Amino acid sequence: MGAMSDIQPRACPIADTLDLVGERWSLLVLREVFMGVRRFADIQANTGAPRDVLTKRLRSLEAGGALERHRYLERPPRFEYHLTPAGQALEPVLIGLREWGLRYLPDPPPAPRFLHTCGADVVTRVVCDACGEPLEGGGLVTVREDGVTGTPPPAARVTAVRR
Amino acid sequence: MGAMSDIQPRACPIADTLDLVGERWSLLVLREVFMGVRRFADIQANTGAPRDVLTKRLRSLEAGGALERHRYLERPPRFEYHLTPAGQALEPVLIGLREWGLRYLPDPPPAPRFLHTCGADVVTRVVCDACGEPLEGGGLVTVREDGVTGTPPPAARVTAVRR
DNA sequence: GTAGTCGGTTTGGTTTACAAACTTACCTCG
DNA sequence: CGAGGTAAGTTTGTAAACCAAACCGACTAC
Repeated sequence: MGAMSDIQPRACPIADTLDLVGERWSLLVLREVFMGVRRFADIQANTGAPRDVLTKRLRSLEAGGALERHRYLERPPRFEYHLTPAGQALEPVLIGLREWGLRYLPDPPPAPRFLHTCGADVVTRVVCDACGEPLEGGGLVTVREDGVTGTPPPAARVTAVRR
Repeated sequence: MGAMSDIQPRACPIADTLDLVGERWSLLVLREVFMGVRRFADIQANTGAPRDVLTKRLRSLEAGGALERHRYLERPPRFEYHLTPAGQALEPVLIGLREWGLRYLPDPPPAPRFLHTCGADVVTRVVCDACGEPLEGGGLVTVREDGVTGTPPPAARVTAVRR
């Protein structure tokens, strides 16, 4: 069992999204633009990315539709980077990473805040799309395209190689 | 100002979290474990990660507290990987990436589903922690530690070549 | 005219990724 | 018994990516 037809990596939007934003520095570049930093030199300084790599990331984020490159000065050519609506839609990912770090890193660094206009921090919630109920640890089941469920008890497979 | 104390990259839990889960394959490994795939060979097949890299990623995810390595057979030694509570807490990140892909990729692939026990898909929502109001596009302000706000109008800076 | 800014590109060395083959230790089948 | 398979890696050699630093062109400020 197992090697029936599973020779290819799984087709999945998580993987495809990571092709766009999963390379090193990409999400940190987006973090900066979210925070209002829009120029090459500032993004470079705040992320620490090497300049040539930063150039590549900015180009691929632009090509992927997350950023737009705007010329703010004709001669010499100077540019600013802005979020597209698609880029803004990556906010939950950034917030999720931020929250995880604050909660689970051994020594969380000072955190830039993402605030609602009312003054409080924004947070991610994973909720059921239908009933709106939040998931906290339990209540989650993953399903692959083939219909096999994921999260339930590990008992069945544990003894699959004898005992 | 500017070059006063801004020589270092920004201290930020997003960056620190990405040190743990931001390398190539790491989040796909977690995706698999979320979906109930727990063994080396299966994770390798479903992600497509090279075997040696997968070994390194599993070790660093374990060291980072997201996974636990569990021996299910003494001789020969065989292992399964399980999510820790910290690992489970990365769920919003995965869901966020999945949703973004489904919505913004030109040709979204068939998506493994993450279901609530009631049968509906789970989704991420970024909400205000205080008033619970969801953010949709607007209503967001980012604040850096130094108090400078991020998202407001880009008008002021556009012609600013000073400094 | 000297220095500095900005948004890169170029250069050369180091690190990492990658595919494929190999290893160890079992188990199953005929 | 011996051949083949499985599982979780490790080893090997090569290709790609990353990185720091230097360089560049077109300006501006002094």
